[in-house]
Amino acid sequence: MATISDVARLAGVTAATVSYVLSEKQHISPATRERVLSAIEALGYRPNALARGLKQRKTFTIALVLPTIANPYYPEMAEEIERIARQNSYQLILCNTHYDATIGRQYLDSLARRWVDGALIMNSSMDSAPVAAQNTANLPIVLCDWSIEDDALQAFHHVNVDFAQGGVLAAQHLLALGHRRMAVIAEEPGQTVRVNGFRQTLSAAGITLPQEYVVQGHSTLESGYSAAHQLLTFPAPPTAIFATTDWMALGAMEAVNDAGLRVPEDVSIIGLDNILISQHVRPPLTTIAIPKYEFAQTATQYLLQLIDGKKDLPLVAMVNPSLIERHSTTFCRA
Amino acid sequence: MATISDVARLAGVTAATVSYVLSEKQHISPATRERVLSAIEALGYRPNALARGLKQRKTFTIALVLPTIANPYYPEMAEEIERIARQNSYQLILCNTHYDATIGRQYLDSLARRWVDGALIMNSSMDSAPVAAQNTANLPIVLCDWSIEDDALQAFHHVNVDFAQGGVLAAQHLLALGHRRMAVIAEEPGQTVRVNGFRQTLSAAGITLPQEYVVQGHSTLESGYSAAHQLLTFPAPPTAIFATTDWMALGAMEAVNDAGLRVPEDVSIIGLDNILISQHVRPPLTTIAIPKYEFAQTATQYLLQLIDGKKDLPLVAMVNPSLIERHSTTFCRA
DNA sequence: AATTCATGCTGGATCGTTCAACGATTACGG
DNA sequence: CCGTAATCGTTGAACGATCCAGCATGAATT
Repeated sequence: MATISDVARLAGVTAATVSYVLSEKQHISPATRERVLSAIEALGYRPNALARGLKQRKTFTIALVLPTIANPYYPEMAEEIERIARQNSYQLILCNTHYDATIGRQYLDSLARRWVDGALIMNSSMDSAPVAAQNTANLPIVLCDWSIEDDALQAFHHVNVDFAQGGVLAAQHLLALGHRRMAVIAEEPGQTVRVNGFRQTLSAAGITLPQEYVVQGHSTLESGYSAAHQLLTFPAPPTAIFATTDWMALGAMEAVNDAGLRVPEDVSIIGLDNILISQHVRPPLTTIAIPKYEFAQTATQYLLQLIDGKKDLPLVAMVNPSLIERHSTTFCRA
Repeated sequence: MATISDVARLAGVTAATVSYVLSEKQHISPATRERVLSAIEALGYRPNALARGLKQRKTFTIALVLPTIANPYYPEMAEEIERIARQNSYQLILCNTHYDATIGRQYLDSLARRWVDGALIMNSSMDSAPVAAQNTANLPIVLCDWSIEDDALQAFHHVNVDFAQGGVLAAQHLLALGHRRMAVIAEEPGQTVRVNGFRQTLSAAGITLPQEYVVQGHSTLESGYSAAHQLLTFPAPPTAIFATTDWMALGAMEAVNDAGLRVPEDVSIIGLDNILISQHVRPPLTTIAIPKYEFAQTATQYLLQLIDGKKDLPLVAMVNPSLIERHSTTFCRA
């Protein structure tokens, strides 16, 4: 691979001149410019991003840290993030932590060594300590959906979905359908905010959500299945279930079917996410949609602005979920 | 961020010594070593990967080029690739080309500038010209599932799923169930190999596959839907449909349902991929499974070996699909 | 003719690291 | 007592770019 000096030699100028031709930071006479450009062409010269990065202290690389891209909640967002990054000539490093804090820590370390320009860190991909440590290293970081209450994280920029509102919408929908005995499948503490929004709306309507009707899931379809399975064994099983992720809701639907019951006639199910597949299952899943593109855009733009040194950004940006009525919920018949 | 010279100064040695302590390429006395290590500790020194990469001509970065991570076929593979990369201390750059050859070209260019150590390029993420051009640039590349017959690509390493065999397995399964009037939904030319395996197996059984029963899809669920919809309007609709991707098969199932028919009683449907969701839809999808983990492992190991300069690797590695019987196919009742 | 000024390019330091070559010191055997 | 070798660390030149400061050159001004 040709270097800048090769080009300079061929064009009969110095490396500095070539650099200026390329960056247009200094005026170069048309004649010289022409010679340089044709030398570049002749040698097939491509500037070395490493050398450039070393000198400019900027790599045009950002990292996306998430628990696992195999969870269908992330790919669409990842794609959008990558698209925006690319349009701003950044490249994306994908980091799956597999919910393992150690891997998360290692990744943040490698990223710092690589001088990535910034990082987008998704909820539950890692714990807060290593993130907080980066604060001093002044690596621009945008935290996505971090509901963790940690003072060390106060200084960071957050982009959140208004999950409390998501819980509210789910509750309002089920209440409007006449449900009174409802259950929740959630992964706590990460999704406690969603549960709270749900619970408070029920309370306001004079309905309490007993603790045993809130069962723990683990972000997998299988965990949604077993949670629902468990709920159905109750003496008074719920007439409606709010699963805090679509993926778990899908598992719940499967459990209801396997129990010989029907969705939505016997049990209404509402999810939260609106992943691609949800509209294609039978029955199509009613869900609270996260505006994924808007979210990805907001987060990425935020990060890019931080990288560009913009200082007066509000610390927290919020994006609003919305109800999507499909066919997995219906009037309470109990 | 502290540099190696800061460490050297604090430890009272030169930068080279620090480098040797870290790389262990030269013997350093325990005493000095100790001083250096504690200086590193004290300053929180982390070697700069850019500077190191520049000097060593090695970045410990590989690229994964695919059409779009939003297609559920890829995330699981991407995760596995990333896992293996990480275990070998490589990082992964994610490149979505959105089926756009121009973006593919641009990506390959940026990757070359960045001195990535190698690239994994998925089928249909780009055309062959820019790849061929990299041949001279001797960037290690592994082509995954490139069925394109292009002499310029002969010199590259390929890792393929034996898709012809996938077509054979699908055909054998449907034949064994007694189906005679079958249809195919495929995205050609990318998936012609699958169709050929299917067709030849039918031929061997004395059954021809009329050209109008092979309808074009486009890797989206929606395209599977409309293809199946079209097939059902035929005077003699097929009793079984082979969709060359699960994603399209799912769309086909939806179309059959919307037409007031039942899967599998009225129409059997078999897919190819075995994406995560397939076992969770109603009915669970019978499919030809691609051994994704094995595939990802093979491809990644291949690439890492190429990067390490291994020369005697076979040019083509093949991975075998297998039939997974679930409930979207059954005996022909026509 | 002397001075100023803009233009256009060069020299060389710099970014943070690696590594071949070298020099200083000590140890040991004959 | 000296030659040889081993040990330990240093020097300085890369790697491939960027960019500040400065030097010619020639035109314009005084």
